[in-house]
Amino acid sequence: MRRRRFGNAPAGAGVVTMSDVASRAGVSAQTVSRVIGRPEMVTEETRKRVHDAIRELNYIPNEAARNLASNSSRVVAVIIPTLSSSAFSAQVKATIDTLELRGISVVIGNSEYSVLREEQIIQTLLERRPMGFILTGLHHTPRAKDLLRQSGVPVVETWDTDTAPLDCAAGFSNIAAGHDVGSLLAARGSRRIAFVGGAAHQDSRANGRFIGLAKALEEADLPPPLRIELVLPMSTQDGISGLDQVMQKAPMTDAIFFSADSLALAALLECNRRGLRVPEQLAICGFGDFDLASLVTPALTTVKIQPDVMGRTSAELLLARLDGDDKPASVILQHQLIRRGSA
Amino acid sequence: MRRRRFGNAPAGAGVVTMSDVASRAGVSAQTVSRVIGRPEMVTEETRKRVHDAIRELNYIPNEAARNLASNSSRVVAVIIPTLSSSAFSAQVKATIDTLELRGISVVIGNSEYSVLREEQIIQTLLERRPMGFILTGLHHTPRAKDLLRQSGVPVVETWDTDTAPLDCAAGFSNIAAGHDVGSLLAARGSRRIAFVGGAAHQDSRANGRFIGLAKALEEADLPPPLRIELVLPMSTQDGISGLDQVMQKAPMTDAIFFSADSLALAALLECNRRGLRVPEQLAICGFGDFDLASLVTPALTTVKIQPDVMGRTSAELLLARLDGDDKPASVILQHQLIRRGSA
DNA sequence: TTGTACGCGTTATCAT
DNA sequence: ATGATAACGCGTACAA
Repeated sequence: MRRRRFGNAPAGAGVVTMSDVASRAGVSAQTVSRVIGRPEMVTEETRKRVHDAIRELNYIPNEAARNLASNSSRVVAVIIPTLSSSAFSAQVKATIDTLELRGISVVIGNSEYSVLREEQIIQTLLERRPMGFILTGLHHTPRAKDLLRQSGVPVVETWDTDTAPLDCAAGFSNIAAGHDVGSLLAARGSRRIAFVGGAAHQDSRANGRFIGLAKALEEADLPPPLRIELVLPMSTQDGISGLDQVMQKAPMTDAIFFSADSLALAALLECNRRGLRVPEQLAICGFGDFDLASLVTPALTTVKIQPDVMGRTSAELLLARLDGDDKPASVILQHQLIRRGSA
Repeated sequence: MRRRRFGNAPAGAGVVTMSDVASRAGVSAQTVSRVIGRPEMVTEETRKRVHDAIRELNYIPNEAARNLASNSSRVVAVIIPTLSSSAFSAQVKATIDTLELRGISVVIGNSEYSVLREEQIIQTLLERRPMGFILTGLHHTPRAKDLLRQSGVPVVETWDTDTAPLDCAAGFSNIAAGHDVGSLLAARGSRRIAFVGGAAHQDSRANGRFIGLAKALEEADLPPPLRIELVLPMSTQDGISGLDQVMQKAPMTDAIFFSADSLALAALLECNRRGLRVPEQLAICGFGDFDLASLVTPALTTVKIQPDVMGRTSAELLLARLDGDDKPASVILQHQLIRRGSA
């Protein structure tokens, strides 16, 4: 009863197996496997015969069988808060591009800024026995950490290096970045400063930036920043809502640090529209250095963080671990304060 | 020799198998399988015992074994030109969210706007025996089409409905959208119109928009549009370069249709900076209705296309096919011309 | 360099 | 409602 067909697999898929190729080429299945996996172990002559058979039969290896037999999956799991943010999508793209060179594919999970959803996604993705996880941030549920530890999968955390990673991290210091912004605002003469960003319990990275900002203001003997917390996920329009909330609660505010350029750009454009002069009446600083940041008028002062480098580096760190490096050093990427016209 | 460990799988991963759970619960492996896959076939009593055993042993099913035995993968392959475009990432996010509800994960491929790379990615991803493919556009290499046909995998194509789909499509008419823009520009009195967008051989969707534009201008007895083709992938800054090229080749141009809002926004902001009055001296129309389109001054006239709906719909179409609908009807999503201040 | 034997962990089938 | 048995397609280990 060969050629049994179960499941919802399309007819015709996977019909041709390795042993079909083997018979056709007049070799054993094992030789076919070698031609595919370690061609150098096979004579050029037989290699050619096998390749011909593969082509003639349109053979396509079955990754599931490969995974089961080799106990290794060629899949890496990446969990980010959301794909609808240019920073995260740039990061993921770089990760995909880096891992693709090694024949590894990426499965993405969106946590929607919830550590509980993250935990659930980890559990589900663990069924695919991924070679590793790339997570966002350093904060996870205890159960999520347990799951990861027990499974023994390498983990790389991104976007934050302000506390200890589970395993290793490729990120930057949000506190230092926020501190830089605070120092700049203080130095330029702003005195009543506000912070607009994602809620602390949802976005610990934004929280880090706030902490850094607050510290810098304290060091400059300025009053602590007003903080407006936005519920995630947030839209660009929320930048305007943040601006309004600030102006309502503290009309004397003379500078706002937004935790993302999308918000800052929306607010800046709205100020232009309302005739509120930036930076004279209100200084604005963003975070992320989005494409349009340098093009608006006044150009947006912001912090550049290179999410693509983070995506590539996190993938490389994972590959290093898979290649035997038991404890690769975390990589702290440098952020860069880019001063333009808005602050 | 049980507990053999091969491959690069982390120690401890997958150590607990279904039969371990079975012994612990005092049932057969098959019953454990049923508890996981079709709980309703099992007594509440045994179900509880099995669940307890699962929890006590921290059992995590092995998806590869499941795939091999059931001949079905719970994976859908999505190929897009690039993830670094808010439209594509919004689409992919919606696809992931939709399929996740059915326990299906998504593997992403970036074609970098090359049908050859797309072909190569299709071949690689086919090894995972995906339940279906979601592709961008209707143009693929002959070999890519062969691979898909032979594998028998359902295919949904997105972003274009102007020619016949391989299987079914969830998209919109680029020609109609371009035509709407052309009609608007003609009606508002623009006479020397240019088009700036991705090169035709790389981006057949942008090409469709150009064709529609040209047709509308012809119908309005206007001269054919100047066309500036940008090499993909393009950055936001290329909007400025497109603007410059237009002004150099045809200084009398009084309207530009950009194939993406990112380009249009960059150009519009640059016009503001240069003191070129929009729309009086130069009308600008974008495509995509990005977040900031309504916030710039003047607000950007553009075409709205709802990539998230396309992502969800394409996933639903695929699910319909998997649920037995042999030939689900393609879905033509309506684009919407949004007239604002810039044209 | 190539072939043989076996096991990977699960689901499908069929029997009870 | 539950169990026994046989695949699923491939890689590993070892023999030739």
